[in-house]
Amino acid sequence: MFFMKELPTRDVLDRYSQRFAPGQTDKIQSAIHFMRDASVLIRNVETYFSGHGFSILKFQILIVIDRETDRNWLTHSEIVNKLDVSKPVMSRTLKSLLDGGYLRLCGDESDARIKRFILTPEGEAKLEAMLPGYYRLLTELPERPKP
Amino acid sequence: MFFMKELPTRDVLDRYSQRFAPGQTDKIQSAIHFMRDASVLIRNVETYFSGHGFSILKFQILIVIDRETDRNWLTHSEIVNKLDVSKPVMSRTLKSLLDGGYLRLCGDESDARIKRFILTPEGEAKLEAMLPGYYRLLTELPERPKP
DNA sequence: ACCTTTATGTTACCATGATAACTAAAGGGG
DNA sequence: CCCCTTTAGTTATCATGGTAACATAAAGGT
Repeated sequence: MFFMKELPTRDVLDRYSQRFAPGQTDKIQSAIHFMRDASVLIRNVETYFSGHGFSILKFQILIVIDRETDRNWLTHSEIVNKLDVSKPVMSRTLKSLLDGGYLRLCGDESDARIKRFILTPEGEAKLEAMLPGYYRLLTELPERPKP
Repeated sequence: MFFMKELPTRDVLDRYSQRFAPGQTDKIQSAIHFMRDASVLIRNVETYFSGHGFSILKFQILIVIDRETDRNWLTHSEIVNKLDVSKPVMSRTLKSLLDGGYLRLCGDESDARIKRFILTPEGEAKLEAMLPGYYRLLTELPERPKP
């Protein structure tokens, strides 16, 4: 959780807004609700994947490899760039997915530094198992039009 | 970060949606954008407080105590209930705020288990220092109407 | 060829979140 | 009064995020 459960009441919010963002109480309230809604959604998604013994990041790693159309692998740094997680966290998480049998490695002949990660059949099966529930979670969300 | 930087392209999304949420590609896309936007906002807020040597949670603890109107303290479990963080995390974070001089303790005469946490002048000053930038971050957000 | 720079990952360490199991105090029958 | 349950908070352990500093391989200018 990154945002509070009990939001400030309107009058408390007014008191702070007067001092720091005069006349913008509505905007502040909308931002605060946005963060709270996102917080709740993230927790739901985390709980869902945790029920599969996975984290959000692990799921995302499998899916970004799966959604490649022209090849069946991605390198460490390609995944880092797509997911915007730090390199050390990616190393650790990839290692855990290798150990779990969801990914396998394939070296690059022309560059000894590069590690290509490929979904194993177990990895594909895990994705298949998690995707329906994930999409159900997302479709159950209220619509949220972009401004 | 909890959500990917590089979102799926429309055709990739269509491919998955066909299988798991037929005819709801728009809904899925809107949910995915919501998560990504929230992810970016959280990171901005985290970075902002981190520049003050604080975490989001530490800020929230100070502010929920400050916004009490009828008294100047909250107990451990009251803060837990308002912020929805686990008790051990709250213990650790409160200890760190005590050590930093932002909070002080006041026991309850009638119940030896209860710990009341009160803002010190340093805690109040810290809040005053962080609030304007925090409100600026929130007002800079695009409007996000609730459905 | 050689030396510097850049790119790819890893190691070491720390911050912040969670759960399970615990201690200690209060409350509430009998 | 004593025992049992409930409430308040802590300890121990783990999962998952980050940054800094490093090793190693490739690339590129001279």
